[in-house]
Amino acid sequence: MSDPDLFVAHVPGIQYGVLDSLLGYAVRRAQIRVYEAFILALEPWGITPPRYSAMVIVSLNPGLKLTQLAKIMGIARSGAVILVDALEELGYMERQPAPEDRRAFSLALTPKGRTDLARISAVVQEQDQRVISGLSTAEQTELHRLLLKLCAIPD
Amino acid sequence: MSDPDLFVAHVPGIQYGVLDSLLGYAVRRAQIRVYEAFILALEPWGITPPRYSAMVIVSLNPGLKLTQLAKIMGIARSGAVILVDALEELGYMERQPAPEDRRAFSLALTPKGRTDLARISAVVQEQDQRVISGLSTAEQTELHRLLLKLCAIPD
DNA sequence: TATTGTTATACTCTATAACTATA
DNA sequence: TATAGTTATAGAGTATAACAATA
Repeated sequence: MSDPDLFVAHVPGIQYGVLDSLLGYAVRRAQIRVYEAFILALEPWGITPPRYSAMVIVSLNPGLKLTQLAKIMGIARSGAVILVDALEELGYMERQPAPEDRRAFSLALTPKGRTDLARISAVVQEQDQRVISGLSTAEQTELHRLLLKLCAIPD
Repeated sequence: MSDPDLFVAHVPGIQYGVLDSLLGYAVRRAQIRVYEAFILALEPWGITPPRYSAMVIVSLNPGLKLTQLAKIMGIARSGAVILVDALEELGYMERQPAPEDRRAFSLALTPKGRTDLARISAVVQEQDQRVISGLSTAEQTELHRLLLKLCAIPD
């Protein structure tokens, strides 16, 4: 009966030292925090964050090939195969023959995928809002801006 | 406040839809971004982010038991066993018999662990600084503050 | 030759559950 | 009975490398 509890940022009486000064550690903790409710809420659909991302991207960019999806998501092609396999098994996505290239498949959501994605997105947005509801609107906007700017800094 | 012309880690010509409005998605991307260089820099030591966190926490709170470490890190006890096994195999940490409880172990860094942790922390802080160097000092402070505030919001 | 999708394999991180030895 | 550590097992998520079919 191990119980991983919910992640707590700081256990009282414990020294965290340099971890407290690292922005990377704060980002990581925030990510865990934001994902917790998110993952729980999506469990009934068999959906995880990467699967959700793939569904959104394919829904808005129908006809994508697996290699393109992998590139967009920043993962290996073999990872895209596994992702699409899972979504296909859930009945949310399908491989359609690509007319212009017999090696490739065009990805598309199934009708069930389109219907459920709308409801899943509603839940996701609701959870996202709930988690950040302790920040003022200005703070939410500023946090989003700074996170995007962080990602935009070149190597 | 928001900067619509800010570069986003997007593949040109691809629609991201709702993902762009989710703070959780921005946090996730930022976390991946911050961890990239971090993971690469630590590879020579056999150290990963969770292993690094465990080393820092044990170094500052010597005598912790595995169950306490698991609780502090927000993972299951079985995960703490694997973590400590790996650090013990690397020669960085050791289980010492707990005088007051023959079931338990007191965790401590080895001399090598203490020496290497100082150098590892230097690299980690350097990478952390490098990644956020595109933000002004005020922006870095504000981002850190908002991330901590996000984690502090009760469920 | 190069590319597309696939498979095989491996590693990290995480989980739950059952076990042991103590408490 | 409860707790500390362990082991067994599983499942995501990721990677690299090799392969067949096609370009």
